[in-house]
Amino acid sequence: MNLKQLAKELNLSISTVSKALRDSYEISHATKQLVLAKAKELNYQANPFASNLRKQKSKTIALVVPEIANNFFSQAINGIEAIAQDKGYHVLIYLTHEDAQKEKAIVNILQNGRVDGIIMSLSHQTKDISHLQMLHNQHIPLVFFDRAADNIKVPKITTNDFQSSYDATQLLLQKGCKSIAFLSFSDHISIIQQRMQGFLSAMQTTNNSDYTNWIVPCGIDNSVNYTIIEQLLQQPHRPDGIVASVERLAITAYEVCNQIQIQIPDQVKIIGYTNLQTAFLLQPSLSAITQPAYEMGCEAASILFRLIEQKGVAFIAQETILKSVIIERSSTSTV
Amino acid sequence: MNLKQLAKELNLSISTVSKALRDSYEISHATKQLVLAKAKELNYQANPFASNLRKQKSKTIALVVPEIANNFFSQAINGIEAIAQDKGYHVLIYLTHEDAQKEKAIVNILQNGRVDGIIMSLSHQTKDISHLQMLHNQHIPLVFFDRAADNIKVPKITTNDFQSSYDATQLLLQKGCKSIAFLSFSDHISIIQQRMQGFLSAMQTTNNSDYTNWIVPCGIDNSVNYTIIEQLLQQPHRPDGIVASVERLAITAYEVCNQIQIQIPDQVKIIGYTNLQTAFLLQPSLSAITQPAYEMGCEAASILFRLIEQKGVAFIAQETILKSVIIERSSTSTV
DNA sequence: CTGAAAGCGCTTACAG
DNA sequence: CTGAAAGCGCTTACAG
Repeated sequence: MNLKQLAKELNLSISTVSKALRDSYEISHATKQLVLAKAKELNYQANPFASNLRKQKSKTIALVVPEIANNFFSQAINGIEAIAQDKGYHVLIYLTHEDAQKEKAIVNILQNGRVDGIIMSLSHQTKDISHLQMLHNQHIPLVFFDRAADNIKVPKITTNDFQSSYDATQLLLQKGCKSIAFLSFSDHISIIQQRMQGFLSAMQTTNNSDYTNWIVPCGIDNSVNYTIIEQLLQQPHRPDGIVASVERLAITAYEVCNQIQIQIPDQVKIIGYTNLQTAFLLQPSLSAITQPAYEMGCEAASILFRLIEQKGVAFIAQETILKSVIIERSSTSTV
Repeated sequence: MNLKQLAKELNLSISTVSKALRDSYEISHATKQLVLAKAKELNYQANPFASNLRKQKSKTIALVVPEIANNFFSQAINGIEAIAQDKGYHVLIYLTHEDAQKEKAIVNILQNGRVDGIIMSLSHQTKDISHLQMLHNQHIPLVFFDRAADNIKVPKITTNDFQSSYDATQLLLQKGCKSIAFLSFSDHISIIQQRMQGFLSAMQTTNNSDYTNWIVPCGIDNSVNYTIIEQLLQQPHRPDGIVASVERLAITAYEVCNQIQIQIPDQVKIIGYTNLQTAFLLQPSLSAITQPAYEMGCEAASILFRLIEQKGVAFIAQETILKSVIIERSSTSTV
């Protein structure tokens, strides 16, 4: 069922029918009624590719994220989809699987006009951002959330990473920790850098040689991380506090403690960035720095749609910073 | 940059360039080389809407799922996206948020040829499947995973739900449970029915009046579920075993036990369907029936692509049944 | 208020 | 092996 057939059924021209369906001021009310009724009766729906081609707009956005089997990202996607559905946009999803090459390939494919805009969170290993620069040069609206690229002037939705990490570290210090390890994820992701700076800054407030800070570089390979954390905790002067910069590292730290029989929080206190809904049910319950993932997704989508539709663009901040929430639980309690 | 411009640069006709880019046998090797080189140099990419319109194919599929902030679904989506990326397909994602009306609206929108095929898992409340029947009538390839509709002849990817529930219930019986509650989710989802049947069938093997079985209807509202489970466990003759038919109910059961101080597994043993990666870190560690979500996603996508491309369609089973794995942990251990 | 016509950017059957 | 032309199904500037 296409416009031509529908027009024939109605004994009207294609142009009149098309205009009636789009509620054009050029068409009489009576004709509109007739056309709408017939379209409904025959279940007519415009071919999206023909419309897109003609209008050079697709009402489609792309979402490019490192992974999906991850509470933070799946909650953020939930927010993005909610706004998109509300605004009548379609969402294409692409996973980079934390691979910079895949990310590049995906972004290159998105340069052909398939989408009106893109929401991204970078792969942990993305250094070269020429593919993103090219998007920007082609005036394809782009919004980052969480893992954003520096050196590119597009809106970014992040959280108060320096402050939340600072506060989390202060919490450990207050609870009596003197030797605290920051489990870093990927040190060229800007949000991880900020978390690290927050940690270091809090440690500096102690200004005392009794205190030790550790920066422990971890990655995406869980078994490698396991070994790193195991070695860390088997040292004679092991840390008595841990700040996990991402969820998977908090979980791996729990695993290690379980395995080598180190008691949390007695022997080591742990706090971590996490969006786990079961953090309070862990053994022991996990003190969490929780990002407002859903809200970040909503915000990213709202800003992208404003960019696409050029509405209120003047009022879009370069950076939107939402606040994480710190929830203190047993993993940081005093004995 | 479009074909016309590219052709002009090359002093060739649009048709020759188009055919060269598509590696047509009609074009000489030398010309192909020339065209490819120029296309690369000028970063030419075909307009997807023009191609789609002309070819009446979009290399795009839709994924319609109840929610995404859920381990089972996000793992399944991961599998689907992996296969899609490998085959060069694009994936549109739509969330029904467990709302049958939204599901209907989404599916209606997908009837206009936007996608070559659809992978779905039904909302918990979908009863009327006329919208799905219509897809089928329009010959839009459709594949279900997990929550499938009966009465519609399309491929389904599910797990051995009767058997896994039967086995889980037998495990509780072996561990000494005599009064077992099956926390049901939505009793008109066929996979939940099968899990319930598996439970009942296992209970019947006891064939003894000392044994009690409970079918406890729950829903998607966590706070309602909480109250239901709380009341269940506050009864004088409360159950000593629980089979949770979905992850969220296992978690809510843990919450209730935590709150009203019922000891797991001493006072009540719990086993549940879950894809939680932290099940082994819960207090106590949770005995799990785990579905191979990623593999289900891969399988669903593979079958859909065969349907779309009409390759090996004759060998596609109506139902593909993968096996869940039962992992026994502390929540079902004997005292 | 209605309709004929051009054109979005491709692909492909056909002619040469 | 190359190119002219039709057409996928829309939208819209323009004529009447």
